[in-house]
Amino acid sequence: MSHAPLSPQMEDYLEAILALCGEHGVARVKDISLRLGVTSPSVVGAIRGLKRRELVQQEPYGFVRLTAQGEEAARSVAHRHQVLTDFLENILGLEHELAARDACRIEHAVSPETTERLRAAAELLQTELRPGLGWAKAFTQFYRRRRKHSTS
Amino acid sequence: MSHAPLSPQMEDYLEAILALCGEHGVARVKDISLRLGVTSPSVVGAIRGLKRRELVQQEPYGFVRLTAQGEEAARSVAHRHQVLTDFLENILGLEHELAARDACRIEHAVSPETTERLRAAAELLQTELRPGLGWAKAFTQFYRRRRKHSTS
DNA sequence: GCACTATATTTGTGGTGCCTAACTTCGGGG
DNA sequence: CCCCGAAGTTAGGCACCACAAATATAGTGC
Repeated sequence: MSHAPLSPQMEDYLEAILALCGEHGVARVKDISLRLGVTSPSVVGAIRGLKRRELVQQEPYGFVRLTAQGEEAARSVAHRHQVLTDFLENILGLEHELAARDACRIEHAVSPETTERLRAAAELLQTELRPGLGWAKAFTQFYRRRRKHSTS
Repeated sequence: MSHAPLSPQMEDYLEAILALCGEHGVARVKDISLRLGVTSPSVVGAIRGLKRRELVQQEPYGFVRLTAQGEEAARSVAHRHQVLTDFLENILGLEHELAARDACRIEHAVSPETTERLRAAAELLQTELRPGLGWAKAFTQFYRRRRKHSTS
């Protein structure tokens, strides 16, 4: 659809803007910088790039908003993040904090196709398979036992 | 252990060098550039960085070899790649080409912990669960049926 | 209306990673 | 022995992404 693929950083900016718009209706440079842990000039530079691609709009010294295109891209990233977090936490049983950290990095690398399959797999494992025992417990048990067998 | 985390690019270089060393005993700049699809100067620059971190060694105009540290790092990347490829292809049923492409990007983002759990999950699904039908078929069937229900 | 403060922006710097073009070195064939 | 092609390297440039410091703007309290 659009032109060049977005860098991981740019995807992070879009994601942050989407979240802030969801909370406050608009996003401010300061809030973006706080949320992402970067400085204001970095945000300004990123916004310049996103404006060039017509993913956000902003009048000078004003609020930042997503364009339709930008919102679509941001939702795509957020969706990948959500699916990954759910899979890592509920299927692989990762501790919440680590699941979040991994999801934040993997979300930029995973294709839409893989994302959908991951989501389907999570759904199948959680709802339809082994209604008695449940995947989570079965896997946790298996994983623990497995670690004992391996060296190291 | 070491200092700064390796960038995805540097991990790619290490991975390529490991593979080439496995094939020919040593790696040449030219072979690395061909394998990664970059130019020779890019490889030289990357090697400079890897030498600084003591991950590779190379005398001027000579072969490139991995140090013990470098081999460890490279094997870590290769292992993540292998686990991901296996999971994407055999558990999620991704087409081989796409599985490889996704694995190449995700390998730089996934933590060792997640990698091990992914491997365990793949093992459990492939060997111990549902000895009759098999995960691959069950999931493929489920995934196809699922796509019919959703829009698009 | 006038500071003052908070926020946004510009400017300049450093690091990475890629490229092309030009140069150096190595190794073999005449 | 010399020359030439292949491979490695250096030099210079561009794009991205972060930062600190300095500047410009907007909104608020007086």
